[in-house]
Amino acid sequence: MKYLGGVSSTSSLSEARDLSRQLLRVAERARTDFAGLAAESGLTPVQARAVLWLEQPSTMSGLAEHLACDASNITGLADRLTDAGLVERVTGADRRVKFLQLTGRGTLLRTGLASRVARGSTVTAKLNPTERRQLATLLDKLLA
Amino acid sequence: MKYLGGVSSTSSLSEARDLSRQLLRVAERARTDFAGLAAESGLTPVQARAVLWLEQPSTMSGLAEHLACDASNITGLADRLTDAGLVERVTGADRRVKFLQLTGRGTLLRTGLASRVARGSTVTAKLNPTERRQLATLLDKLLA
DNA sequence: CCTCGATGATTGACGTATTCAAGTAACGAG
DNA sequence: CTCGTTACTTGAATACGTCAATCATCGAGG
Repeated sequence: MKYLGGVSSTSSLSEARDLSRQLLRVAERARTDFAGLAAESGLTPVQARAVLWLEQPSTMSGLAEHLACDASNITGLADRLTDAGLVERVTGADRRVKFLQLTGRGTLLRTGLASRVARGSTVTAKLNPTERRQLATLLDKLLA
Repeated sequence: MKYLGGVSSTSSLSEARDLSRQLLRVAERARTDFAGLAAESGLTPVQARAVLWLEQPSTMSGLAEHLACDASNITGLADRLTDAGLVERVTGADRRVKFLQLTGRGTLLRTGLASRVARGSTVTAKLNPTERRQLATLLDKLLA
């Protein structure tokens, strides 16, 4: 027995480091899984995020904010989604703003994608209900 | 009182969906935080991951595997890191393989970056030790 | 009205990441 | 020594990402 209490106390720093790494690994895993799901729909991850976000029509700047990127990105992104027949630009009352709106195909694709994301690939499978609740609570605190 | 038991049972599906979303949000947050830390060192996220990985010298294909990308990426990545004076290519006994090795500057930069990552930006701050242990356990299961 | 600043989207220049296919160099077994 | 394999490089194509500049429109103050 070698000072177990001491060990647990001095290891708090490395525990913190490990936790960060773990979280980054999980994030990387989530990213990869998501990219895979997106690819099944023929989308890049960013395109998939855009489509998921467009449950309700959104202005281009609104989408830019959601994606946390420069507004000038959205032009090209919207172009590509439009070319793919998934969204269309709809001019609003203020003729400066353009709403992006899913087409019929876009809506179908979004539904399928959303349900596959909900199924959660890796995640939900590996935890039992109690653990899932615990995780939800902890993630909530992280996002607070 | 309207069948509370029923509610909790039927909500398991939407709970799963919410958990997936939450995890994606946390992943997104982790990604953003990491990108910020990388940028403080003048690196892109991928470059930062590479530098962190190079605590020990690694072959280019080894790095490709770690980054889960095509080997042809690494050439350009290594070029840019070399231009930045952070790594150098070292030819091994087998003259086909090239090891990437941090320079002095690279090592310094890696140390700083690693400690900032360890500090965990958002993460560690918001949880108490008990919660951190819980989270570590759950993340372990996710990664299993 | 009418001008003028602010706002929303677009464009163009540029850099990074990514993949795939093709090429080059070196190794090693037969 | 030859030939298949391995490790890296190259080149073409696409997506993202930023920033700066442009264009059209709106709305408010003369």
